[in-house]
Amino acid sequence: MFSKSCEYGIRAAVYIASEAHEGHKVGIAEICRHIEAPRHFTAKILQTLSRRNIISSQKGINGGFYLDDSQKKKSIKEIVEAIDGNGLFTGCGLGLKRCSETKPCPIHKQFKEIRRKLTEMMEGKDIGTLAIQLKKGRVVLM
Amino acid sequence: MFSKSCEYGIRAAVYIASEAHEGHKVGIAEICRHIEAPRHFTAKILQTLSRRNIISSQKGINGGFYLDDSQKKKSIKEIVEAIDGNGLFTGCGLGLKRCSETKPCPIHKQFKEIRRKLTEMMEGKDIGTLAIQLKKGRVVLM
DNA sequence: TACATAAAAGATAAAAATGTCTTTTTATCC
DNA sequence: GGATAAAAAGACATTTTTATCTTTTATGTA
Repeated sequence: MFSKSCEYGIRAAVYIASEAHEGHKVGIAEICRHIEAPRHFTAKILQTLSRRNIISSQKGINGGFYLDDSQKKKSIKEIVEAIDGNGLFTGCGLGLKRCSETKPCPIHKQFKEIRRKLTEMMEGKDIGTLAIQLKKGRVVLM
Repeated sequence: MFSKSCEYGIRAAVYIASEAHEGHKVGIAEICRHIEAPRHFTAKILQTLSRRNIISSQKGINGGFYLDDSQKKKSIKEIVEAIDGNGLFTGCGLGLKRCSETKPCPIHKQFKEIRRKLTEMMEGKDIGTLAIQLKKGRVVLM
């Protein structure tokens, strides 16, 4: 369903939100240890999320990644869109260029409904809430 | 959502079912013209579907692809499984190796629900019915 | 200022997905 | 049996995704 990049991106963002804040940042090595993701590849993904203002980063001593309060309110849909674009939420299920309401593909209607639910689910999950569940031990990242 | 292989596979199967039967088979060139798909790549996909008994093929003069009655009853879920396996219907949404009910990933519950609906939708769509809708002009493949 | 640290950026590389071309096999017709 | 047509199979090429390694830039601290 999601690309590896999105999987790592979401897992990393939730881990960072659960462990870091303005005054205490976490480094890429620690992040990748806790989410079982490849270090350099994940670093690139976090660069993207940082550029898109979904997470924050700081270079130098005591630097690392963290999320501020407004970033913790962002949904995982925003992560997916930042990394892979909105194709998952908009394109035709069978890849037709000219699929539309009047000339629909064979799975148009039902696929649209599923996509709506997927979008809803992704929009309803904000990073901060997932991070809290992680700290409580209700969910895991590996 | 689906791979290109699955998109082409589903489109091709529906087209074949709509135009061919035991006594009148359609060739790969005609198929690809009508679904706007790359010829040789699609040919490979159809080989797979044929081996998996989802479509039928015949070599030689007047040969080509077709579906028998039992094959027309197969669902598009079977096409996806034949081509890409069942990862889309079973794996963890965030790619965790050890995601489970007791140790779930942060989107486990909702993702499971979406996957259930997707599975249901795919199981409910049989190739023959979609082919009929195509013949009636209610749906398109390009 | 010099040094240490950590992310950012750039260069490569490996693997997988997608796409194309050629040859082989098989079935049918004459 | 020979010619022909069409899928099957194999080889190769391209693109995208995933992954790794190295160099650069920014930042805090002594």
